[in-house]
Amino acid sequence: MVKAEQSPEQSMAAEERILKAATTIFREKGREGARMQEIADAAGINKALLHYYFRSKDLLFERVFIESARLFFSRLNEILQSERDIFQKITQLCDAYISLSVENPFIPVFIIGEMNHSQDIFISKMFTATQTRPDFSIFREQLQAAAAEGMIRPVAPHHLIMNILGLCIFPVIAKPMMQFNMGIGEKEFIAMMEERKRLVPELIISSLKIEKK
Amino acid sequence: MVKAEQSPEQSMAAEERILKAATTIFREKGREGARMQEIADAAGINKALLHYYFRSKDLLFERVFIESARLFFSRLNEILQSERDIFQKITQLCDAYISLSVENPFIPVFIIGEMNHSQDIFISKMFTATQTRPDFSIFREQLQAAAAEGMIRPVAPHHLIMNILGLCIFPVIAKPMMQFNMGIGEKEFIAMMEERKRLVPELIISSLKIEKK
DNA sequence: AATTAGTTTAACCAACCGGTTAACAAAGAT
DNA sequence: ATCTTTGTTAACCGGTTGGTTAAACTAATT
Repeated sequence: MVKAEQSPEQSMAAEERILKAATTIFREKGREGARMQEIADAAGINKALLHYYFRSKDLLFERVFIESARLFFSRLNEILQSERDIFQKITQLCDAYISLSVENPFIPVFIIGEMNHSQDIFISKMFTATQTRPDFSIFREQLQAAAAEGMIRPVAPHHLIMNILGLCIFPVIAKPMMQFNMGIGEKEFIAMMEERKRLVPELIISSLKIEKK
Repeated sequence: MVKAEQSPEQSMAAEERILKAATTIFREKGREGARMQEIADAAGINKALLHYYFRSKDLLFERVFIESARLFFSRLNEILQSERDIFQKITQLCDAYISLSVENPFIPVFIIGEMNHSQDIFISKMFTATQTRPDFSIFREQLQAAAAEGMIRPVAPHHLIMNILGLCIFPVIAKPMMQFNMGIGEKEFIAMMEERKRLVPELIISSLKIEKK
């Protein structure tokens, strides 16, 4: 029987080292760019051990991708389904996704890049595997309720979500381009993203408020 | 002498067929994912001919990348440096980038993906080669002037540019994700992007206007 | 001490991939 | 007509890559 989960500490350490190395390298270089030998070297073990623990490159990649996707989407659902009102949720979403993207800049690039290179079947398989399919139902109801009460102007929820994600995540994705043609370094970029934690919710929320002329 | 540009029609056709095939495949699968044999097959020629016209995979890729980047950024400068006022420019930018991204959805993914997998040196080399480095100077002055006149509230130009690009381009980049978890097909997606041609400029411009309480 | 099951490695392999070679066809140039 | 240049191909090459194998090494179990 091959039950890696119940094995002694050392082997757990090996498996974890592999997974950690694979995560780093896959995120950096993508599925095609990553080499199994490179992962093995980074984990400090023999290449054959990769296949002992994770049968193939595809399976190892799948594992890494699923965990990345889970990390990235779990916060989304947590916030969307909390008890807060829409304005608080918007602020939290922006804060969470800017922090997440700045701290792990490779993740959004990785997820988006691989999704665009994969077949749709793979994508749906991924989402069901992660069990982190975003659920907007509560948020959507909140928006409709607020609009009905006249608190905000009516908006299409998917546009709102896309606006938030685009404003928070795009700068990180386009970072190399932005850094180059704005001529800014790492510190200035982080400072700018910190500013956006305030600017983006402000922009979104002000667009929801009913204009008083 | 090897001057492919001045060769007869048939060879031009071959060279163009290669370039067209390479463009399609590189954009779809990325630099690492693309295979020279696949490009040759798609162009309907022998693999050796690829190396005859474009010495190596790297050079072929560079060519494709530069032309993609040029296509993508040339519109940006055209609009930024025109004679229009800032509001017209913002509307034009949104319209242009949504159209461009919807018509060629692979291009933004391609450019951003490859930029994130490349070294900074490569990126600056690319930008100088394309001769399409975005120039915000005029736009920046216009913004300052408008703010000084009290027409708009003062804003940081780079935040504004990032907002516009993020709102227009992100949905296309995240399309497979969005399509899946919103459960929409191709036609609905295009319709949604068409809506955004109106929504995004509205959002941006309203955020610039000085609030009247 | 022998057995057993899990872990780790060196060596190996077939397929693949980017690139080369040499021969050949086509078309001007002389 | 033949010689040179350019376009095109089949076959090949060396290195790399994902993956395998069989044996060695551990560490509990008996």
